[in-house]
This record gives sequence, structure tokens and C-alpha cells, in this order.
Amino acid sequence: MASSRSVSVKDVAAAAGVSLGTVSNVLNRPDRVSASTRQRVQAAMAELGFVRNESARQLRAGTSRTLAYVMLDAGNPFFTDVALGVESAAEEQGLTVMLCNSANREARERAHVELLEQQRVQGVLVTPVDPHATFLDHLAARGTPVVIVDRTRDDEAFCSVAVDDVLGGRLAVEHLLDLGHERVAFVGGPVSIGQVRDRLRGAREAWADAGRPEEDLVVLETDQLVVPEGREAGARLAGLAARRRPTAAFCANDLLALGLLQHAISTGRSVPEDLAIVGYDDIEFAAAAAVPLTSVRQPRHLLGRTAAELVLSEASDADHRHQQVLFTPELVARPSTAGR
Amino acid sequence: MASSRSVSVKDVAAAAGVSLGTVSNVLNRPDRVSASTRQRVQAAMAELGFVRNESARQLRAGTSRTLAYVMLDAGNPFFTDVALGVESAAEEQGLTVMLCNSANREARERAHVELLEQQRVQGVLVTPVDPHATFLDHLAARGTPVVIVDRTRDDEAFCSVAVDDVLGGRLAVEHLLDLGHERVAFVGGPVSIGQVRDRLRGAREAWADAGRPEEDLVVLETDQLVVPEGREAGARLAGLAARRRPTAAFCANDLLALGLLQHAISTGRSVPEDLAIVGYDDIEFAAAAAVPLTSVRQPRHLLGRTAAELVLSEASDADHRHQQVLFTPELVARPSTAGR
DNA sequence: CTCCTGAGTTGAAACGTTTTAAACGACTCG
DNA sequence: CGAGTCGTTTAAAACGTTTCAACTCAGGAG
Repeated sequence: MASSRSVSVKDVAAAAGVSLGTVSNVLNRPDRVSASTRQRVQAAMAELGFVRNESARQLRAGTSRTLAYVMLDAGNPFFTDVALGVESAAEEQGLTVMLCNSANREARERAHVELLEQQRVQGVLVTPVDPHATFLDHLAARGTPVVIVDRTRDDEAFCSVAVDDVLGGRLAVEHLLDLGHERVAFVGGPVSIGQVRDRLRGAREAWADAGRPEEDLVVLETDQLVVPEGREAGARLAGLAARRRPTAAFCANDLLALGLLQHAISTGRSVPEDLAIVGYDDIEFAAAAAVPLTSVRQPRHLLGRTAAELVLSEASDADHRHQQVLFTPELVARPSTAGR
Repeated sequence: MASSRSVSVKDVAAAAGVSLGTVSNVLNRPDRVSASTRQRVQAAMAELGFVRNESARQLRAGTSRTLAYVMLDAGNPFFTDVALGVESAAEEQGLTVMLCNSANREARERAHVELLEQQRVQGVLVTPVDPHATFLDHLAARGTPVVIVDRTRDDEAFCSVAVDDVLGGRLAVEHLLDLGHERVAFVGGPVSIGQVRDRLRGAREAWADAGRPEEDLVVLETDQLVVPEGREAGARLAGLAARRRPTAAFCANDLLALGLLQHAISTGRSVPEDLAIVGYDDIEFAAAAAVPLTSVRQPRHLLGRTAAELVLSEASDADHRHQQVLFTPELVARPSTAGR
């Protein structure tokens, strides 16, 4: 059943009794070839089971029809949603998206980026482990358009799309202030992650603007942004003396919030009466939690779409200026912080 | 900063004062070239910023260094975990994995498969919308190794890896029987999905084997395997007369189970006392639910690994026999069904 | 009848690699 | 000193496309 080595344009030409150039025309500019020969050629292609060799096409044409997104963590729903956005924009342009997963490991990220460059993809979207990694600069310097997704760099060496995390933090805390909370916990870390830093900053700004004493915004630092760390933070919170214990928590992402929620419920505390919780990202599972979670929504899909559009514009526009796009997050209130 | 069009092997050769063949040798058989020239060539490559053109390499060599996994739904943690397994096996072989997302749409799946074939990938792993789609047969017939992941076909036209869903359904229901439940609901659908059918079949077999009357296994069919449908099933369940109402539910996947759990808690029912719940897949969020969910675990990672290994063996072994690998699921008991 | 036009088609030259057989020294062995 | 030998390097031929200039051939226009 396995066919003898693959059928080339030459074989098709022979079978259809035309020249090789004509077959190529049928493939690429069907209007330039008369209806009768076109049909003959197409029949031959179908009969022989011709499949165009993309390597050869790309080698000659110099242009690839794919773009790539190197994800930080394919297991995190946030990034897969971003990928969906990238795909929808790419689909409109007839491009295919190649998804790669660095799984938080810089070596893998680099390996992927290297292969992508060898493949001469139209552009690389990446949520990097470290936005300052020099191989990204090299890649861009050699001419591959690069867009940084959901991260930013202080210099403006790349296009980037991100969400205003300072504002996001502010929204979360303002919401809690509106509800009358006087002591609030911030749960998140490590602060080496830019996102975490910004969300905390926003929280502090809102807190200060409301004239609250700094020590009433309690920071509980975590090692990662994962569910078990949220549970653990819950335990620490419960260990505080009642009069020092916050009545609400703002978590740096939904996974932490889910862990915290789980701890609260399993220890008989009720949410939001005993502890109000705000998450971040608004992943699908936030709304589906036992107590649906109030969360700061990021326009994930749009993030991906925009990144794809930027990278394509960089690929086509000769005189392209790098832009830093910053989206606005939005608070979605749900029962986990219902008014009391 | 953007470099003039990319540096070729020829440029490197000129810069290093050697022939083009020697540069290629440095790249592919470094031992065949003397240390001194090798260093000279490598220096030239570094200085010029040479990046091998993968299209040209592949065109000439005929062999690609990537394999692809076409996922059914990149937003479902189950599939991203499978992808992780694929990647780990591929990484060991020095191959790169290209992830594609069909998002449950057959047209997208077909488009991806077509491009992958044009790219002459080493093999295609796919969790198809419809395992019987003819374009998969054509792909295989033309010589690309194909492995079906998490689905099966009655004929043995492909290698496949899947999990024994009949057994999984059996395990879930046996667990509930052990706990003394006398009336159980099966929540899932549509039954057009093979998985759902098999899980239900296993459930029925276990039920019959225990000598229980058929009507005490209540089937609640859903339209999709998503969270909101689980909530809705919860409402239907609650609507039943108390003496006909099941004391436990087995859900065809964890998303349904999470929805059901959420409904139960929000209506003041306690889990597992009023309603015990078993899910399926054991996604990370199952353990992180408000009441950690008992679930049937599938070896997702291993599923991916094995699929990758099969496709590679098919690509290398001349006389390859298709195999259908079937893994064994495992019940993970958690509080949502704690003994009473 | 010639010349032009334009649609359709062709042939050859690229694209950047890898591979193979042949060439080249420099050395050793009779 | 000529003949083999071995380790390196080279030149040229692929790989399967796309592109582009050139060609053919009807059909009009002059």
C-alpha cells in the first residue's frame, strides 16, 4: 500500500502531456492556463496522488506559509486560549500556526526558536521564560519578525502585546475596598515574575489611594502560580490571629485562587462570608469553581490575535516601527466576592 | 539591523576559504574534517550568522526532523497532557513536535493534515473528529505513518493508542457499588462519541454483574462534555422524586463532574453525603475542586509517549504491523466519594 | 499578405542544501 | 623511485519546486 517514492510535478507533467511549468501554473496561477489543460492536469494529479513538496516550494519561493507560537506552558488554559486567538488571525491569512511548548524551560524554548529560524517561518510569537534572553535579539537581528506575548521589555527592541497588570491589580483591590474590606491579603509569587510584581504594585497603589495603612495589605508570597501553593497560602492565612486575619484575598492568578478556595471550603469557612476571593486570568475553571470566582479577565483571545497581526505586519511592511500594545483588563464579579 | 538576505553555505565557504562541500561536512560529519579547517569554518559561520536552511536540507536529504500531533481540543487539559507525553518521547529522538489544533472542526483537521503531508513530516499523530474520515486513509496510503490517539477504529488500518473505556466505566461503578449506593446516575453524551458509549457500557456491565435492576442505573444524556452541561444535569437530578433520586453520579468526564459538583454545592447539597460524584480523566482541576473529585485516571502522558514511539517505529521499520495499544485506567478515590 | 497582439505554453535557471565520486597531496612500502 | 594508501578536500549532480523570458499560434488590424 505504501506508495513508491512520492510523485513529483514532473510525473504529473508527463502523465498530462504538458510541460512542468504548466503544472506549476495550475498550482499557483490557475487563471493563466486554459480550462481544458487545467482539467487534464488536475485529473493527472488526482490519479497519481500528487502532494506538493512544501520544502521545495519554500526553498524556491523563499516564503513560508506558517507562523509559530512558542508557549510558556501548554498546560495552562490561559496560554491555550491565547493560542486560539493566534490561530484565528492566522487562519484568515491562510497561514498555519505551529504551536511549540517550552514548558517553562529556557533550553527548550531556545531549541524551538532555533529550529523555527531554520524553517524560515514568517514570524515567531513567544511568551519567553526570560524576555531578555539574548537569543531572541539575535533572531530578530537576523531578520525574523518576533513578537513578545504577555510579557514586556523595558527597551523597545520588539513588538509586544500585554495586558496592563498594574491596572488589573488596582481593579481587584478597588473592588474589595468597595465591598468594605479593611484587611486584604495579596497571594502570589515569586516576585521575579514581572506580572506578579505589577499586579502587586497596582494593588498597593489602590490601597494607598484609599488612604489605608500599608500594613493592612498583607503579602503572602508563593513559589509558583499553581493550585497547591494556593492551598498552602490558605493554611498560612488561617493561622493568623483572628483580629489580624484578612477578610479577603487577591490572588495573582486563578490557580492560586482555586487552591485558596479549596482550602477555605474544606476547613469549613464559607466564601465569601468568611473570606472573599479574587483571582486573575478568568480561566474557564474560575467560573466553574464550587463558588464561582471573581476574577480579573484578560482579553486572551485578542492578545493572540493582535500578536499575530503585529508579526505579520512586521513581516510585510518594509519600514516597520515596533509597537507595544497594552490591553485593559476587566473585573468580572461573581459569588466569591458577593456583596455582604 | 535586519541582515541582508540570509547567509548561505556558499558564503561561509568563501569566508573560510574552503569549498562548499567542506562546510556541509562540518555541519553533518564533523569528524571527517581536520580540526584546523573545522575551526575556521565554525568561526566563519559564527561571524556571518549562518543559519541552516531547513527546507533545502530536507529537500535534499528527503527526511524531516519533525512529527506532528493534531489535537482535538487544545483547550482541554487532557489533550495538552497527551501532547506533553508526545513531546517527551520526541525530544529523546531529537525530533521537534508540531502541535496543531483542530478545535473539533473536521475542516481544520483536514487542512492541518494536508499541510503536514506537504511538509513531509515523519509522522502524524491525530485525535480525529471522526476516526473514519477517508483523508486519514489516503494520507496513510501515500506513505505517511499515522497513529490514532485516544480513539479506535474497528478495522486495523492504523496503529492506535487508547485507554480501555469499558473497564474505566466498570471501575467507576464498582467503586460506587462498594460504597453501598443502590441507585446511580450516568451523566454523559452524546452517545455518538465512542468514548461515552464505552464508558456507559462498562458501567452497565458492572451494574448487571452486581445483580442490580437495570432501571436503578439512571442515564442522563448531555449534548457535550462541558461544565455547563454538568450543572444542567445537576438540576435534572435534583428534580427527581426523592425516592427515585440517585445517591451517586458517574460522569463521562471531569468537566461534567465539576459542573455537577458546582450545582450540588450551590444548592446546599453536600458531597459526598447527599450525592457522591465520580469523574473521568483525572485532570488537574479534578483534584483541585472544592471537594476533590474521585476520578478515573487515564495515563495521558504515556498515551502520548507511546503514540510517538509507534509512529516512529512505523517510519523506520520496513515491515511494520499495525498495533492497537490499549491502556488500563485506574480509579483515584478522593473525598467526593468518601466512604459513608 | 504582413504585422501585431495576447493568450497559452515551454525550457531553463534558480533556490540552498547533501552526497558521491574523484582529485589531491603527503607518506609509507617495496 | 614508482606504486599503493590514507586522510582531506573538492566539484558537480541531485532534490522538487517556482519564475521568467522566450516561444507558438490564432485571430485581427492595417
